[in-house]
Amino acid sequence: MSSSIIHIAIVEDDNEIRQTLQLIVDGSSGFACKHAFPDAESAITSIPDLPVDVVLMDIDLPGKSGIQATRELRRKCKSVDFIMLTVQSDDDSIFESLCAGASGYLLKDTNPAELLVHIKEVNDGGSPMSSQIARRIINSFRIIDNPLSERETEVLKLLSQGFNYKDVAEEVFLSPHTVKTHIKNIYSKLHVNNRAEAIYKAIKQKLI
Amino acid sequence: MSSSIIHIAIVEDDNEIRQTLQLIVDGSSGFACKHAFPDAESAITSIPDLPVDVVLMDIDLPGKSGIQATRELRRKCKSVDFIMLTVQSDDDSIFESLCAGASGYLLKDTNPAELLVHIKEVNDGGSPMSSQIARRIINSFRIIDNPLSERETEVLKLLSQGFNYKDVAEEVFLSPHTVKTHIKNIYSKLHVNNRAEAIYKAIKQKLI
DNA sequence: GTGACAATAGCTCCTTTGGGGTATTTTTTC
DNA sequence: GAAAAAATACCCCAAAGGAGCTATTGTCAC
Repeated sequence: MSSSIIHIAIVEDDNEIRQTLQLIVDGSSGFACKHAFPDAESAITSIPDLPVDVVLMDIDLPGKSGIQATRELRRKCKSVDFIMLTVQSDDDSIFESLCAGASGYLLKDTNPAELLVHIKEVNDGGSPMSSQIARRIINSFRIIDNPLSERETEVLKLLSQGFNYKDVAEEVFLSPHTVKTHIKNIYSKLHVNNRAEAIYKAIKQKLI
Repeated sequence: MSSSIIHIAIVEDDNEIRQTLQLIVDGSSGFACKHAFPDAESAITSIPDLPVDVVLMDIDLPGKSGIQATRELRRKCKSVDFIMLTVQSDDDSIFESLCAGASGYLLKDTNPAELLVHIKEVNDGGSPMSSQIARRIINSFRIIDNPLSERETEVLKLLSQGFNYKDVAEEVFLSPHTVKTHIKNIYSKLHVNNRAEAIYKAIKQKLI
């Protein structure tokens, strides 16, 4: 949809919240909300055929979760944006939602005026979230602590590109023996005993 | 610092912007800004000894970058929050800043009133960012597309834990030959030719 | 019902890897 | 200025890995 009115759909099991939300959104100028669903299943079957720009999705639904619904709907509706609107703010819910394709993540205590602003932001290509939610996401980027030396990190990065001893040695102008020593030290520092696990751990800890 | 006044430091090479920012922040009730630096080096030496709660950091500084300065200062000042305040909004700058330890990422066109709100948010444990910046971060969580079958994914996950052919075979009740075939197919699908690169690519593409 | 893909299993041959050592030099840190 | 950490280099050897093959079975879509 590219008209000036933003078309919203709501998926929320609590009747009162759903109806209140719909009234608020549909009653605001520039917004329309003609469709609201009490469960994931009905939303998944109906939304693909509706002219919807933004879906407000509750996570905790009876039966299929709002996260799963988002995952499935995104496959079919490439141009629809999803805002999770929920009471759950645990890390797992947040990251699963984002991986499922949600564009925004707001808590249910967001006030109506802000909610409308956020819907507009999503429609304009933004990703609104409360700054508390944002902090959790940002923290996931932080490096916990890096036991590797610069040289070791350099070697490990090359290994992750598929280089073998000899290739790495040539790349960094070292003897292959030295490269081997570095790798042994890397394994020892990361408490692993092969390349695969070293790379896995290094990435998970954001060392490379 | 835990007093009711939030103490700010500014690192910004443009004299006019730096002075204007300092005037705005220091002139607002609840905020104090007695320290402003034109480069990374002077900030790095001074800030650890100052009573600072939040640092506004420009990225593009002469000499050492604001990202590097953030990295170094965070090691010394565990309780200080950093907000990147910059014109650069490319993905690399954003992710490097977050990895370096920034808590917020705002563009320089943010208006003064909003800036103060955001400083407050950071100080309260939030992570303010424009919804455009947030979208980029969120997009980094998306799964692009998964060429691997379920079995292959399962095998690759085990490899990433450091399992060898035999271990994997025992774990999933298969012949080691079959495991080897799966691995070869994985390599072929991911266009790699060894374990290290396969795991690297798989993680980067969020396949495992 | 044919073609594509996934899952299974096997073979050979050669290269690479990782574990066990030892040892010197440079750089950093206290 | 001593101690610690990092970077450098080398040895042996058994185990693991990867390339290149073939082949059967089952499932799913068109």
